[in-house]
Parts: sequence; C-alpha cells; structure tokens
Amino acid sequence: MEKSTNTVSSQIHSEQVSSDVYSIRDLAEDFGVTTRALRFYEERGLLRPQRKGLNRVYDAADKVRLTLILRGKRLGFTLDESAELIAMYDPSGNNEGQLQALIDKIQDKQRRINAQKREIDLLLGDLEAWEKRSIKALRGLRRRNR
Amino acid sequence: MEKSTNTVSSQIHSEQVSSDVYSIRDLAEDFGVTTRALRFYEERGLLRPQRKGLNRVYDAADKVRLTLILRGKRLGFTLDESAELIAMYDPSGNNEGQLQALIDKIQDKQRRINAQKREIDLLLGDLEAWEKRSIKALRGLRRRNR
DNA sequence: AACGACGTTTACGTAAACGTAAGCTTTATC
DNA sequence: GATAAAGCTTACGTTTACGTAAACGTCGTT
Repeated sequence: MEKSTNTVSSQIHSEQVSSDVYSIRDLAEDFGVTTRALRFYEERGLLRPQRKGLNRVYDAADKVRLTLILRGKRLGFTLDESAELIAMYDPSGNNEGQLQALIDKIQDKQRRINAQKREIDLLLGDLEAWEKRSIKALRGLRRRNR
Repeated sequence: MEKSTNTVSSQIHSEQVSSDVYSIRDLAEDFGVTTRALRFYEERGLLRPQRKGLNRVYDAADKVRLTLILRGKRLGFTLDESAELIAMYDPSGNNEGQLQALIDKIQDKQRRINAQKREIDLLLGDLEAWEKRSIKALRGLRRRNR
C-alpha cells in the first residue's frame, strides 16, 4: 500500500504510447535518480530530451546517455568527463580529422581506465593481505580463549 | 637555476636525520600534492603526524596512509571512505568482536571494488566497440578519397 | 638587524553536484 | 470549479575538497 500506481504511470499520463518514450519521472525511477538530477544533467549539456510543450520527453538514446553518466559517476568521473564519453558515443563529426581525433580520445580513455583497473588490483591486494592478517589474529585470539 | 636546493631540504632544516622522517614540503613534493591538502587531510583525521614544536613531522606510516588516501581518490572515493580504508590499515582494535567487524568491512570493500571493476570492464567494452566502429568509418572515408 | 624560506593558524572563497523550496502551469479527477 | 498531481523555472542552500590570502613565528644567511 502507498505505492499502487507504479509502472503504469506512463500509460496514465501519456496518450501517445509512440514507441518507447518516457516522462522525467519514469526515467528517474528506472535509474534511481531524482528528477532534479535529470534537469541538472540537461543544464550541463549531458542530456537533451525533446519537448512536448514544456514537458521533457526522453527516448532510448537518452537512456543510453544516462547509463553512461551514471556508470561514469560510479567510477569517480566528473560530469565533464562523462560528457566527453557521451560526446564519443554521439557520432556527430564525420570527417577524417574528427574521426582520428575521436579514436585518439577513445584510446586515451582506455589507457586511463586501465590505469584505474590497476589501482583497483593494488587495493584488492592490500585488502586481501589485511584480511588474511586479521583472520590469523582472530584465530590466535580464539586459541587463547580456549 | 631557481631550483638549486631540492632533495637536500630535509638535511638543511633538520639536524635529526633520525631514520626517515619528512617535512610537510618533502611529503607534498614526493606525492605531488599541496601542503594545504596535507593539513586538510590531518584536519579530517586521515593523517596524524607527530610534532616537533609546532612543525609537523611525517614518517613511513604516514606515507602509507597518504598512499591509500590518494589511491582512494583516484578511484573516486570520498575522504570519508578513504578514512575507512585507513582505519582498516591501523591495527587498533584487537578484541574478537572488533576483528570480526574489521574482516566484514574488508570483505564489503572487496565486493564494492569488484563491482567497480566490472563497471570498468563494461566501459572498456563500450570503448572498444566505438573504436572499431570509428576505425571502420575512417577506412571507409579514406577509400572514397582515393 | 634585515631578509628570505619555510612553517604555523585562522578564515573566507570556490567549483562540483545536486537538495530544497517558492511560485506558477497544465491536466485529471472529484 | 476546486483540488491534487506532475511538471516547469528560478534561485538560494549544502557538502566536499581543497585554494588563497592574511598575519605571524623561527631559523639560517647576508
């Protein structure tokens, strides 16, 4: 109780079921973010939903962009960095120079992300060592308490 | 010119070469951070250097902590999260309950970090796909220009 | 004694990423 | 037609992680 109308909200408020579009609330709930966040991402140029009157209308492409934004966040990227990622995803510039620049950027990102992966492995190594040490200490304590 | 006294700074200002201690500037330069940052980390309880009069004196343990702080930063952790990591590193509480809690915390961190690792792999996968697509498009363009 | 390099504390400033609240539409329902 | 629900804009508030500046102390050097 308290949450009865849920996944149908798009049916109730939109007469046009015109192939996969979402209200701001739909998207917010789907991804577990606030509507404020979505408007903020738009303000920062990371999302560009269409409008139906004043209301924002999101589509599948917006979902992909939002996925990238949030994935970037979980990896500690700033919104500006995620914006770069999204710019890569958008196949906007199609001349030779732009394409080569894009490839370079992608490869640079790959290098940075791989560096991050190595840091993670280092941390995991440390954690494992501490865990073993702690478990050993714990066993030591338990032996003494017998 | 302009930087003649450099690595000797610890010799000049400290009569005690007492086995590996560092001034705030030494540490800052070694790790590529500002002295302000080091004082801030201390204010937030992540570092607790000794004092010689008013001056801060850092040792090897402080170096390890700083390493952890910065590693955490590169992984997008907040200072509070890094503080947790450092608390794990310090073998402070040694009774049975504390040790078990520590082990649980470590394992939780491991899970979270592994999740991050999976996100990285997803992103790398995306990047690779985009790179291939871009390279293909680039080759297409070059063929047409011949 | 004056100076520069390094250190200290205290305090206000700032960019990023939203939270929160106010005030105004539009739409649906009673 | 009043009211609630969802959306919109505008704008100020908040937290994090420092930057920057002021004002002062303490050496070692000139």
